[in-house]
Amino acid sequence: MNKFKEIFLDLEQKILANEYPPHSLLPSENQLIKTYGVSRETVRKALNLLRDAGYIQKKQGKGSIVLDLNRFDFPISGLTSFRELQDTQRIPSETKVVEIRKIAVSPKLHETTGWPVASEAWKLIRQRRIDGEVVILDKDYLDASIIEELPENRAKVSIFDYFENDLGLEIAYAQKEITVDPVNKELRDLMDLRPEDQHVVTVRSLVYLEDTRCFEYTESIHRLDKFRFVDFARRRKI
Amino acid sequence: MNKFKEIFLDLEQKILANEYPPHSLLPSENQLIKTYGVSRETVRKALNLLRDAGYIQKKQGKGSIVLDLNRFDFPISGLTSFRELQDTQRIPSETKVVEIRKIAVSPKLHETTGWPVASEAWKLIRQRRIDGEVVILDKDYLDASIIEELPENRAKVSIFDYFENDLGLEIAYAQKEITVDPVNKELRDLMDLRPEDQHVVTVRSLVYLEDTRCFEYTESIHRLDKFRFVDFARRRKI
DNA sequence: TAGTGGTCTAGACCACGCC
DNA sequence: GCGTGGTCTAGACCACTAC
Repeated sequence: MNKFKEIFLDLEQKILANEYPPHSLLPSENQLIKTYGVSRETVRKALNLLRDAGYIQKKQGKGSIVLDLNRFDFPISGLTSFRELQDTQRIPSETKVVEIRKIAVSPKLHETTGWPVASEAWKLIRQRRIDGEVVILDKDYLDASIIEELPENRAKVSIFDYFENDLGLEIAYAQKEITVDPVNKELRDLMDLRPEDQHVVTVRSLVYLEDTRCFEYTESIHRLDKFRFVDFARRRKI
Repeated sequence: MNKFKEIFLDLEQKILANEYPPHSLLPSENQLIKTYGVSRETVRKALNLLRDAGYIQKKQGKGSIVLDLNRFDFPISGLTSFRELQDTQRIPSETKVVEIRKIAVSPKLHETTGWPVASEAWKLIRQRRIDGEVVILDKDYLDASIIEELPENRAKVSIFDYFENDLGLEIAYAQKEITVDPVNKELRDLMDLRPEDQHVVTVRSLVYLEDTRCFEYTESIHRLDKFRFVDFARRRKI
């Protein structure tokens, strides 16, 4: 474990434990240098991680102010997977694999992912049930030249877990798009929509590895009333 | 201007000009040190900015790979304001100020923003018209102890511009939430909704200054068919 | 083995806030 | 004036990639 990561985790845990409550100041960089016995740049790296994660706001001449953001809000999509969401929010839920098989890449899927037409891909469809109702439908397409095996029992839990821990893949970044789309017959069959539901929220994600290969395309389809996306964003100036 | 910002801007411009096309490598850190005559940490700061902005992916032992992301996609909400969106996407559009006045902070607004009940706030409602139709309605609430004057002709263009350039406020970060909400009579009156529209997309944002004061709460309400949110996200490991 | 990026150090000077 | 964070330097060692 790197030094700056250890310092980050230690400070994060202290913030979450209210040892450094909101609106208070963290110890100064000079104090942290002494506390952890490291150089200033190492302390600053840890503080920048805290800043990027939305824990603190740094102010020249003053110090690092602890922020007061709802840490119970979570993006329901994107790189934070359904399983993480469920673990953190303790929402009783259930996943059913509807379809899991290899397909040949269609021209349309090629358009989106860049994978060669007719090459192999996994198609995975899962129903996400909360309080007994299917309110999320996840459709995943995976590059079969990267993901050779896809055991159903792993798909039932979290495929990200499987990719990172079992296959050793390094997931690096993703592009996401959120739109509202009309309901079609397939969705009515696979989801517990109410008669008045004419639309669903669709979160489309392209997920990339460290070597910039795109290995996954996902459509996560949410019932309108169950959709919520929250985000923390910093002003990018320059 | 800081050295690392200059290097960032120079490399960004070269990437956008296709001097470093997608999938190619940037010059190595050692080469950039010589090119710009700076130390390695300064080069690395510039490269990290490019990474965070989604321009490159760095790989140990290999180099900085230029990514190929659609730079024409924009978050339609949040810290990127409507005016920036419009400038960049060249969508012919028009803004009409419906309401601009000072109000007393209600208990409900206090709940959201933390501003003292009965203190003064600006209420600003604007219609955003695209292709002749009001498809976005922006409701802004501003702390009047921070924003003392709010000229209507500035509100018509971009209030962020006014805050940053005229008032010298430093906008630091924001919390955003996206949900889908039922339509009510007020929205039917103020927006060009179609008869079948039963819902709208609401983007709620709390915007904060460098000193962690919350100075703005915004509800940006979008017609379903005109809403699109895109994002670039890095996997946060640790 | 040579070259790449990742981490870490010890020091310098500057800009800002607060008293 | 003192302490704070912001920028920058010169150098070290390590881990990874490619050949």
